Amino acid sequence: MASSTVENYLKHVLLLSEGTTELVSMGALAGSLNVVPGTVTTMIKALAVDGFVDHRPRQGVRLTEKGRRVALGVIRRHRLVETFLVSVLKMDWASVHSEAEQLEHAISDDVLDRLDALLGHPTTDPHGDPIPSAQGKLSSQVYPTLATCIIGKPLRVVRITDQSAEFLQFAEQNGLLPGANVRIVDRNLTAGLVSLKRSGAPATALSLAAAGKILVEQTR
Amino acid sequence: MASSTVENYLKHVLLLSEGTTELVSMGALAGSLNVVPGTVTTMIKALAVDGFVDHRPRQGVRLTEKGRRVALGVIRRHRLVETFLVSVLKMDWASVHSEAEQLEHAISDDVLDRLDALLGHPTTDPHGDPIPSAQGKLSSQVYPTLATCIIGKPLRVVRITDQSAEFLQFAEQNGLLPGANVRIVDRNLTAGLVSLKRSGAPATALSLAAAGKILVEQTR
DNA sequence: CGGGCTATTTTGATTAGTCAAAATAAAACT
DNA sequence: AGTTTTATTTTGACTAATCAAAATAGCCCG
Repeated sequence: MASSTVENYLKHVLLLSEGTTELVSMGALAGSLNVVPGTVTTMIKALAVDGFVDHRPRQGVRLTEKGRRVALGVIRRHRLVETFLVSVLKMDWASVHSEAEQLEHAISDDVLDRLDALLGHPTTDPHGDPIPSAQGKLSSQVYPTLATCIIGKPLRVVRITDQSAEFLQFAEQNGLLPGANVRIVDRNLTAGLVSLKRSGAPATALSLAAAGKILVEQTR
Repeated sequence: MASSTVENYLKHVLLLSEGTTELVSMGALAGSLNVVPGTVTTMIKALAVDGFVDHRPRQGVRLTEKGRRVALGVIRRHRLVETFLVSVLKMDWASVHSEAEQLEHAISDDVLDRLDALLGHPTTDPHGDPIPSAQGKLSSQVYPTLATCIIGKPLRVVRITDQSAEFLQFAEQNGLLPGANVRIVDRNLTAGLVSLKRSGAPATALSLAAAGKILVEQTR
């Protein structure tokens, strides 16, 4: 059995490598695991020996098939737990991330399958993040963000890619939950601002950095 | 924060001291924690330094108020989780104990309170074990067992005091879930047998050892 | 009372995970 | 090319939890 420390390392390697083919750097891992770089190097070398990752010294690391399987399992548990906490226990969507960090390591396959069924086999969690299937398939659809897509067209929020409670609360306050319909009114690169309009609400502005964390799709 | 190891030690001290005023021996703890006695001595000394237990060298250990609070919290989490797994996820009551062993260390107070509310503030878990209240009150009603109580009177099963999956399955097969109505037909001390009758079922027999693990109350 | 059995405690080692700080390699700039 | 900066790796040390095995203390019993 992979310890929860091992599970966490693998999960973070996967999350940090999402969207790129680049190797994940020790520094990035150290940052997201809240651990000093030396610790990461040591740990990654051990994970490489166990066949979970492929380590290129001084360059970075990537998951092996074996490591990816474990990581997807952790992420599946995490996101299903989040969904459960929001849908069944009616918890605040901004706070469920940290709860799930603990529970993702304590849930058996049996319990997980039942949760999955209870929730109706959801494909995304409350933040719009895709839930890997039991077979380890992860939908990797690429969406544009509010920072990159066309002005004027009607859009729908599909995913928020920042799990911090502060950002999620900010998104909620601005009505930017997954499913919300919005339209970009204007984007000013120089000022670093994006202006939005959603139906039945005054226009709001947010920074490009924030806009880049909100994935959307065109409706119609 | 108490580590899950610490939580486990305290939980086992409490469970082993239930019903007696005796100190809990290192050997008993070692047995129920699946650890060698030397490890227990070392750990208990550390717990004593932190004020969780009161250690009388060569005699045994008991919980302090502080340790008791922690232990009751763990047991509350354990039993509420078991109840959830059976009532909501429809899991087999014989298998939920081991699931809960993991989850009891990973659940926050917030999640626990919501679970408690969702389940309607139950006072016992599926095995009839009392659930400590959020304030740390544990009903300690003393029930007779099938091995000790009077022959002939109508009885109701209230609790099974053996968490092993085998015993629970055995109890289930014989219709001895909490709530079941039974009557003792005969008890033969020499043969070590107790004969039972429950309404609408043939009489069955079980050993005195088994009967002693089934707590009952008189109906009417 | 003294010897022996048993439970407990001590001692010395081990493993997983971590940090601080020194050493090294690679990249980036003059 | 040579020097500086930055990231990574190494080294040595620490903590929590554990075990095996030796030492010790109690207790029981003749």
